[in-house]
Amino acid sequence: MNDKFFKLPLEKQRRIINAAYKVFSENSYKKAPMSEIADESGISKALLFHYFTNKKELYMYLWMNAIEMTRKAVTEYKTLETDDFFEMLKRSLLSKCSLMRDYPHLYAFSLRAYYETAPEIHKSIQENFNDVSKASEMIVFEKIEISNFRKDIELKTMYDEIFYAVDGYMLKKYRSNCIIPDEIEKEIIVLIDFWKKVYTQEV
Amino acid sequence: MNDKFFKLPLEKQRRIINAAYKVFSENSYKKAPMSEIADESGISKALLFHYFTNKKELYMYLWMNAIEMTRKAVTEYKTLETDDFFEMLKRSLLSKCSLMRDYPHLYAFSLRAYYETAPEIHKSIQENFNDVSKASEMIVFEKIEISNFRKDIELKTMYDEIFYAVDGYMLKKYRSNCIIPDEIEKEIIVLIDFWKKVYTQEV
DNA sequence: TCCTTATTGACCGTAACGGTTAATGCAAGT
DNA sequence: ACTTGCATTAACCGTTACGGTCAATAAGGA
Repeated sequence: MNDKFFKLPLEKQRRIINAAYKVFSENSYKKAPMSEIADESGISKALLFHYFTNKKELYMYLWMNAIEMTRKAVTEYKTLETDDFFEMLKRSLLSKCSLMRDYPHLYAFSLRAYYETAPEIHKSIQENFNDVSKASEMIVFEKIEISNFRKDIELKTMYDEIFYAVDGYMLKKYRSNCIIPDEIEKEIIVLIDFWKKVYTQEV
Repeated sequence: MNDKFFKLPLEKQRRIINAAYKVFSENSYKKAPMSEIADESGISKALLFHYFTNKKELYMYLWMNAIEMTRKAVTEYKTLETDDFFEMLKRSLLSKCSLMRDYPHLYAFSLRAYYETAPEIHKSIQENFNDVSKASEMIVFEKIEISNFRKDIELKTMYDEIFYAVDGYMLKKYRSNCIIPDEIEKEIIVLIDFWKKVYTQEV
């Protein structure tokens, strides 16, 4: 990894990183070509290899960057500083929307990276991830105030269901190539309001 | 397309088709290699090309087969012969589970094929699909009895949300390489019961 | 002008691709 | 045992794509 990369204008850094996120989110590690990343970011392949010594290094940088940016966004939105489940959910998802404005394909990349099977990558990733994800689920269930929920539903099922839906929703957006943060933000809010009504309001 | 393919033992046909569904569901059309399909199904690449004259033909056969099999399964489960939304949903999803027993990756293939961008493929697919999908959504909303639902929720949002969740659920199963029809069937039923309770029962 | 740095076109060796073909194996019929 | 006919494949072909390198060029500042 060449330090000169960080001395580039920020916008150019973003262009390169986003091209990489895009290509790696659309293909498996093995079938994601460096040349495609270079083309997509408007620089030559040689220059890309000038900044990142090889493919794996670029990939691992993206992975670390994704974790770090996500963590930062979650913190900025004070995601964990509430005991209202739906408020927390909203902050969590809106923080990801804000991230999406700078890095449209980071979310899709993260979703895919965790299941990457290429042996060179696999190990380094999974270790790193289990910490983050498992921990966050536990924190949620420790912190939230559950007395507001309908008494007749299984909270774990609700939790799973909501995250299935979020992933399914994002999947559709990515597949149809429709990453418009403003629109997604609105639709996400509609969904959250819907969930809140359904899961708390006792008609 | 060589007629001899259909004279093969059914199990061998399935092995080939499933290998193809798998490889095409994991990669974009362009990056899905025929050699990988051959290896996965335990036959030589030459033989694969003996049955299917070229890659596109194989892909289009898979697509047509997916549509036909899905239609058949939906019919067998009498999916549309009820006006209860959740019963219809259950039949629809269980029919897909049964399909999954014979063709584990057909679902993932269909999900991806619709958004395939390779120009040779794109056109032939989309035409064919709009009929099926749009029509089915309309049929559902015409047929179902809506008086049982909670009055305070937006049915379209509910409908979308459910299908996001199903896709997200299946995505996770595929990504983690966990296609176990029995298990999926059970979990799907849990989800449907959950939805039914939440969306109809006025606590 | 010169020097330094940013950037690239062209290149390398290798591997993978879609698709073909000539040669095998192999079973049934004589 | 020999032949016929089909199922199956190893080996091959021409082309493209890949990760990665390097010498050459462009750009910018002193």
